[in-house]
Amino acid sequence: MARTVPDKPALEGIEEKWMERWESEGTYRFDRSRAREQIFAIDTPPPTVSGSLHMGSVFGYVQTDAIARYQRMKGMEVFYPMGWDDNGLPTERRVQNYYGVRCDPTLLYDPDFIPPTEPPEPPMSISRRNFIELCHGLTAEDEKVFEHLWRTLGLSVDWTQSYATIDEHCQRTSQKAFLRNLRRGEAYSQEAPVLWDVDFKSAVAQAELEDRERPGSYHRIAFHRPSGDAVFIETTRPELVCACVALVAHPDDLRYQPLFGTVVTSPLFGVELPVVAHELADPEKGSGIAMICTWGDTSDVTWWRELDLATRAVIQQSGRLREDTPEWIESDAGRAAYAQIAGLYPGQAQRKMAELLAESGDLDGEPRAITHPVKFFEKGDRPLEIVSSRQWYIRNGGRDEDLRRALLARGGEVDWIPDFMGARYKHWVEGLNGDWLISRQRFFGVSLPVWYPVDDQGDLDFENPILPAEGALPVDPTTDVPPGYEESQRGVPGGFAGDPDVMDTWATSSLTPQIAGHWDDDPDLFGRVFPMDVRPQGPEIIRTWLFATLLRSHYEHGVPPWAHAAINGWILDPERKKMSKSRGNVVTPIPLIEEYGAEAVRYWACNGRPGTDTAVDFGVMKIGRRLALKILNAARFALGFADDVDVAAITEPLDRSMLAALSEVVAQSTAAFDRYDYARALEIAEKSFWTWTDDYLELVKGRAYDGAAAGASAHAALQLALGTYLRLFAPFLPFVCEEVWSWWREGSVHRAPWPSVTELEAHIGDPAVFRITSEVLTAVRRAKSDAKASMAAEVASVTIAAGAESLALIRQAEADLKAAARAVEMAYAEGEFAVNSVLAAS
RNA sequence: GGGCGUUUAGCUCAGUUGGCUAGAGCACUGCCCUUACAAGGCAGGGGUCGGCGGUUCGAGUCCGUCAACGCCCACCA
Repeated sequence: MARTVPDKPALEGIEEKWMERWESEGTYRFDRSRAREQIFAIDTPPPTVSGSLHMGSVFGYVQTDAIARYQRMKGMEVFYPMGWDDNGLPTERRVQNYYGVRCDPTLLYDPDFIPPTEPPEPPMSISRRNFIELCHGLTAEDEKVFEHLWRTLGLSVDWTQSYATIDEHCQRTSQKAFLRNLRRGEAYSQEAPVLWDVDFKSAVAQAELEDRERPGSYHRIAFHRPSGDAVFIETTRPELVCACVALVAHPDDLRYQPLFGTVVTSPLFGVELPVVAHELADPEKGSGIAMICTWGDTSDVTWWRELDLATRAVIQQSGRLREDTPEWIESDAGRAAYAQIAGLYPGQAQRKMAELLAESGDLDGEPRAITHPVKFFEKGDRPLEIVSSRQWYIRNGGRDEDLRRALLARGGEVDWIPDFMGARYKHWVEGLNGDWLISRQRFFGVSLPVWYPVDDQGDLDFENPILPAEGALPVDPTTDVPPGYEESQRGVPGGFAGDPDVMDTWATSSLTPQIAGHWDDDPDLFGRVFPMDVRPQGPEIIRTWLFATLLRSHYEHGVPPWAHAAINGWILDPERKKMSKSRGNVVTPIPLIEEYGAEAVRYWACNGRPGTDTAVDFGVMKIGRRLALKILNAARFALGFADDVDVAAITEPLDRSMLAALSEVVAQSTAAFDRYDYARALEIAEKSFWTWTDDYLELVKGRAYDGAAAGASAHAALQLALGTYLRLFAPFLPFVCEEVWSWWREGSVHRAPWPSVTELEAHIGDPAVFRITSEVLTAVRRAKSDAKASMAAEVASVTIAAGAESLALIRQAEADLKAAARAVEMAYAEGEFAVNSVLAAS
């Protein structure tokens, strides 16, 4: 093939050029005709498209792409789909803010609705269907932005294999898997206390909680014994005295043992309460005796459940205390007291209660300010409350030791990269304290595919849900009618009611292997890609996405969903601080790509070791850019000679020595890649490449220009080495490697075979020749540098002292050494290694 | 309170199964327009590998312990 080596090679424009070429030529198109053993399947994380783009998004994806490219060159057919996680709360919230709208499911659909140009204040209420249409529209736009970023970064994704977690295929898969869980008894619904976000008016799951330090105050409050004696408790939630169901102390606590089994009355409300014992009560905390309310925190729930206490809930789903006076408050004084806090938010009620208790003399001293951790929904702004409601759950081992052990064993079947990440999974599973709550009282999500019969009294029969046939999926029970019913029977006695809830986004994204592999509608494909080879992802979603995926696969297929789980590190800002929107230190990738180029950003990402936290580092990006430029320029030199070179011409010892060193690099880089250590593979290739350009190219320059038979050896060796380096770098710097490859090779470097020791073995010699010759060259350069002379300065004589063996090696490259050193004469002496250079008089 | 990780030059990081005189880039110093590359190249200075103790012929690398930082978990009245 004729060569087309540009005079002034440049990086500018090559990203656009190859991005388009790869798409039009289908370079990364998946060939489904290959057998499972020849396929490398990646369970790509679907990014939350309504989230912000930041360097964390880039980091892991580029690392995965390097692995994908390596596997492809190794001859594997790479199944590399891309999904978008667009369903769920983040999208709803973005739509609410973007358009200034709120979903009101009681409103009717307006087919002519056009969103306001400016977000109105207060927000406009729109129907569920209109709201969902806005969600679809906006996520479609967001997905384009992400796709463009991925393409610009050169991800070798097969774009024909994309999905969005809200699309019909995902809905069908998600509902089908749920129905199977339900039929096997792995999913169930239950009325129970749940952690509730009062702003989003939805239940949240254990995995979505986070603690935040909040100010609070201890109130020391008197409860009263029949004798009139006071029993003091301390609480941060005096507003829940009205919801108190018992006092509790530790069974061994001598101070309170006499009280166990007796009754006390609550202050203000005069409600009679038992005093009970439970080892969870901490004698060291507060006064050592606590009030149990339904429910102020999760320990209340534990006590309530384990001690079988009464239910006296006062906090409603709105977050306010109930308006009517609870039936258990019977005294007139108590009813009058409650009237003063009815309908208030907890904070307001707390202040009022402090006043009332102070007036009645039941508050001992002033409230004492403290800071304490409070549970929040990770995306929420107000503390979670605990309310009773009916929700759907999937059993996850949190309440079942056998299942927990089985899931731990499944996790043990996965190869964790790096291996300590396996401990994070293990600890999460060991720490689960309840089943997985999957229902959400939201709108933009996959519907729970169930209806309930309505009995003659108009009550719903939750125990006997009506289920759709799998062939009818996806269904929306709020608009679709169950088999055997008519729309007119919706919500009437003797009819049916659709479940209004949607599933949590993880309930769908936990099925990404099944979704991408088309478990639902293409068993042939699924059989070729499942279980997948690798799940790459961030460490923060081990407890959600990774765990849930493993759980669903365990239930449905009885195997782990992938052989390897490759967990990337956390991304920190340039000051090594955690990036977050609130700190305003989020670094976005687009400007960096524009400034340094995609290859430079890729280089930075590939320098982050597996599982190691990595700071955004512009210096590293600059090095990446320089490496890419170096490849261009070195290639221009290496290809600047004869078109037709024959590898049989590689006869010079120095050339064969260089190739021997390169062969070792190939072996090491391959070994590193095989253990998913892409960063090491890059480092090894890079170190070798700089030696190649700095020393080898300089040593053979004279011979290469000379053009004699020895020149042909250099020409062929240069090209053989260049072709090898391009393939070693192709997983990291796909654009520049493809560009150079195209100068003199057919096809894409990304479909070229990964370099092997075998292909070089006929051309290698003693690696020591190149090594020691480089040392001598460095010594001569040092002499010139010390003499403040130009590297082009002539050297009258170079005297080399070394062992006899070394001298023999150096002599094999004497002509090259003399040319590179500009040495007139070269002399040798046996002895300790030393190089004495005498510069010619200028 | 429990667990995991990190701690190596001023900065950002490498150092595979213990064998080095401890490496790279940035920054710093000096030199060089040498026909691949001056948004480059060559050469150089700079570290008691967090502290203490141990195993070993030999430890940045293994063991113990302490400390600092980060992350995760915890029943936070």
